[in-house]
Amino acid sequence: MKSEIEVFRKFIRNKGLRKTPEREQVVRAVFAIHDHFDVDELYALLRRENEKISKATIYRTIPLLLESGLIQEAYFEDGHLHYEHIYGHDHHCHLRCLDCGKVIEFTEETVKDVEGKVGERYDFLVTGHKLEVYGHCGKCRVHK
Amino acid sequence: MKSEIEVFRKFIRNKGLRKTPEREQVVRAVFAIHDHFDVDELYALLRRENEKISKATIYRTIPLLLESGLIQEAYFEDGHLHYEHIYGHDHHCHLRCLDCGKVIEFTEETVKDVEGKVGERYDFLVTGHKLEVYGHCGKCRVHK
DNA sequence: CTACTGTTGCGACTCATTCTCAATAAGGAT
DNA sequence: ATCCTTATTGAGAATGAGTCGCAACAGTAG
Repeated sequence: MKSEIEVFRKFIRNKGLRKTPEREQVVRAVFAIHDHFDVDELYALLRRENEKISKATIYRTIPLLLESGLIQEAYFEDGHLHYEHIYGHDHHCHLRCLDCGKVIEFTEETVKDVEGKVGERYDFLVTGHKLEVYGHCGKCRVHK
Repeated sequence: MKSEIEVFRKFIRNKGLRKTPEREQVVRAVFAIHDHFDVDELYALLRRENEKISKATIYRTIPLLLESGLIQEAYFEDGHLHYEHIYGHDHHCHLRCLDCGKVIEFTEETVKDVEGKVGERYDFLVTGHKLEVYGHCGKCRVHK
């Protein structure tokens, strides 16, 4: 399997865009975070490493990462979007506690079937889905 | 079944909040729109009816509607959240075209089963879910 | 190496949402 | 019905995420 940076380079080339160190640093940072992330976290990580990449460039790189299939939007919280890398990972869904905000990842095959059924029913070429299940975790139920 | 305004009044009373005409106008407006909506649309609708309710009040009412279970977040698009009323409606999921942005609602029972399974597996009291399936609709595939 | 043009960084800008605060008005107590 | 306390409202200022314009810079094709 190709590394994420190879996938990215191929994507960039196919789109006729330019390979730049800034973009590649962003890709590296994204895959260095093994969790959900937002733009500020990427920026902080890069600054910690003394990479001087502007936030604008990060914002400009995000759509490329989305389009190349390396990352996807995970959820909207605290007034901004959070992402996660998906390349090289099994697809997973999120289980969120409405009280403490904890997010658990889980995998569930049956959702794949839904994709197929729905795509056929409405003549869609389905490329993915996002399932978020929410409720109250055990800990938070006890504290009431 | 209780009307949405009754549900809202009960919620307000239980929370020790005050029943105000502004809040009730917002509830009315929300249920007058039979589709997804955002804050601007609510505001425009109320203005058209010559209700002079400030946007701040609408923003302050949204969390109450969410907490009372009358509405839920539907999706994030164009830089802001969109909502939909859910009280009195069967639960449904969204199928979105990544090209033209069209959103189709569909119902799918099997997702309910996922809720149960996952809730048990992680000791969650599951209260709901949000499933968005995306891809490319027939029309947009032709136009390429 | 050169020329062309895409990309970057910076700061200014936009726009959604929240906050501040004075004026208003629920709602319980009298 | 009136008073009093305090939640709520409206208006505009403030915040903060994300975008844009532009001049300097740097890939890449030839």
